[in-house]
Amino acid sequence: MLQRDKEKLQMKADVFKAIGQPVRLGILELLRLGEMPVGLIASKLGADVCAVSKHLSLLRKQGIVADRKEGLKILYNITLPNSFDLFGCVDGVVRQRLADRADPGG
Amino acid sequence: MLQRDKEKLQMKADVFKAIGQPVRLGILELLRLGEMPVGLIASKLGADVCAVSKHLSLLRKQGIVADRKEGLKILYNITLPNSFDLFGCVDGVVRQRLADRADPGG
DNA sequence: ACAATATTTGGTGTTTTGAGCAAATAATAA
DNA sequence: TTATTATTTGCTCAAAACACCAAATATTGT
Repeated sequence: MLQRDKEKLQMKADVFKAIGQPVRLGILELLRLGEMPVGLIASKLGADVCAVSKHLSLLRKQGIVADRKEGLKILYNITLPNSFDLFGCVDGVVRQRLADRADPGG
Repeated sequence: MLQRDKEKLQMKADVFKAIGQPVRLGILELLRLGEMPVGLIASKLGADVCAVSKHLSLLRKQGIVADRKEGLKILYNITLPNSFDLFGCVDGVVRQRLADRADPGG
């Protein structure tokens, strides 16, 4: 495998990895409803503000969210294109798993 | 946030997390081409067979791949539905990031 | 049963991750 | 400037993830 391909693979994996953390996925699901500041996200998720802020900075670094200032607040918004496809697909996997768990015999 | 929602969030995050590791993402990209045994995957990726085997077992646990026996070999195949959407979306993010890197002025 | 091949599993050590607290930064109002 | 509100950053520590090597398991052929 070429070095260039490995780098690309790493970059793509980093995007999935960024999404693959419960707090961060929660953030993204909230942001799909509309832009909002850190404090609100934290209270809705029942999570620590500092933690949410750090997670947001990682998501921004991966190009998944962006922010804009408005007075004291910093409003975050999701930039990930086609997030409906992305999340819908994984929702499907989880639904299947839950169904299998309820009825293992198939 | 409800406990039930938290569990679902964790499950969904686990799926993304499973995909978000370079070796595992490499495995999935290969399996999109067709089913193949561990040894072949490992050699194509230039990775350790044991490592690939462990990664496959995690992917299977997450319901992302399945396997079937054929003689000495165990052929793996991807079960993730709409993987085209999923990977296409992240490809888009990475392409954007590479473009931004090449032309930061945008 | 024995050898050969394909794959999985166990143990170990290093690196990375994420939470929690305190301190720092930024913008607004008094 | 000082106080207040909103957010970010630095530090430390425990837990999780991964790679690596060796050993175990399973299947086929002799």
